[in-house]
Amino acid sequence: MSDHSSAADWRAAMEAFFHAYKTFTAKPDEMLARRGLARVHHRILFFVAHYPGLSVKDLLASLGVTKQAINIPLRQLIEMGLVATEAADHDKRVKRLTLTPEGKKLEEALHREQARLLTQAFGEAGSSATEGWLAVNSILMRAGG
Amino acid sequence: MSDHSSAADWRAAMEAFFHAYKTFTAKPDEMLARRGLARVHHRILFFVAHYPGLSVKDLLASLGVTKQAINIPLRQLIEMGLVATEAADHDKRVKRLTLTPEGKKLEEALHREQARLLTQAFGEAGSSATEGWLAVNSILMRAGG
DNA sequence: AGTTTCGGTCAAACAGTTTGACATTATAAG
DNA sequence: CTTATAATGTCAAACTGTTTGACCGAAACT
Repeated sequence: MSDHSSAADWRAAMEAFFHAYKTFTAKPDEMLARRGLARVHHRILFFVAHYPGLSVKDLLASLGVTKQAINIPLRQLIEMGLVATEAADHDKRVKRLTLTPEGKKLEEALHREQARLLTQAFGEAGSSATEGWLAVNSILMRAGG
Repeated sequence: MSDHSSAADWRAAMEAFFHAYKTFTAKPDEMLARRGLARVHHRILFFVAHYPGLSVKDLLASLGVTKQAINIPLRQLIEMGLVATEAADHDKRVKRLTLTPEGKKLEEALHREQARLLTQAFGEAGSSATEGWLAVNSILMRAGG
C-alpha cells in the first residue's frame, strides 16, 4: 500500500485477500466433492503430507479444532486406505499418522491444482511480488496468534 | 518462491496462506461474537461499506451465497439499526443497502482491527513486499473464477 | 496405587448453509 | 390489459461442520 492509501484501497486489499483465499480453495473442494470428501479431509491430508508421522494431538493443534471435529473424517481416510497409523516407538499411546501411497496420490493431485494456481499468479506478478506475497503471509501467520 | 523451490517450500507457502487468513479473520470474529453476531454479518457490513447502495442481489453475488443464507443476518442488521434500505429510483423492486452511522461505526471498528494487522505486517515486510502481496492477491482473486 | 496423557466414542446442541416451494411487488413484453 | 419475468422475502426440511460435555481404555508418569 503506497503512502497515499485511502480507505477504498484498504477495502480493495481486503476484498482481494478474501476472494484470493476463496479461489485458492475452490478447485480442491470441487475435486474432493467428487469423491464424497470435504475440506476437512483436505486439511488432514495436507498436514499429514507436510508433517509425516505427526500425532493426532499435533494434527488437532495444527488445524485448530477439537478431536471430535476430525474423528469421523480421519476414520474415513483410514478406512479408505489413504492414511495409515502406527504406534510411536517412544510412547505407544500416540499414533503417528502417515499417508499411504494412495493417499499421497490424492494429496498431490490436490496440491498440484493449488500449486498450478499459485504458479500462474506468481508468473503474472513476477518474482519480486512473489517473494513479497510469501513474506507478508508468513508474518501475518504469526501475528495476533 | 525462488528458482530452487521444493515441495516443502510450496507446502510452507500454502500453510502460511491458510494461517494468515485465519489470523486475519480471528480478531473481528471475536469482536462480533461479543455482540452476538457472526462472520456473515461482518461480510454483509463489509460489502455494504465498500459498495454503498448495492442491491440485495449484488450482495448475494458478492458473497457467493443464496438469499436464504443472508435472510436472517441481514434482517437482524436492519432491525439493529446498522443497515438501512431504500427503494431504488429506477426500479422500486430493488433495495439499495447502506450503513447507518451506527453501522458505519461498527464496520469501521472491525475494519480498523484488520487494517492494524495488515499495517503491522506491511511494516515488517517492507513496501516492496507489500506491493507484491497486493498484486498476487489481486491476480489470484481473478484466477480460476 | 493414583494420576495424567493420548486417543476414541457417543450424544446433544448449535451455526451456517443448501434446495425447494411459495408469496409479494414491480417491471417488461405481448 | 394480460401475462411473463425479476427482485425480494419467507417457511420448512435437510445436511455439514462444528462445539461442549461426558465417559472409556491403554499407556505413561509419579
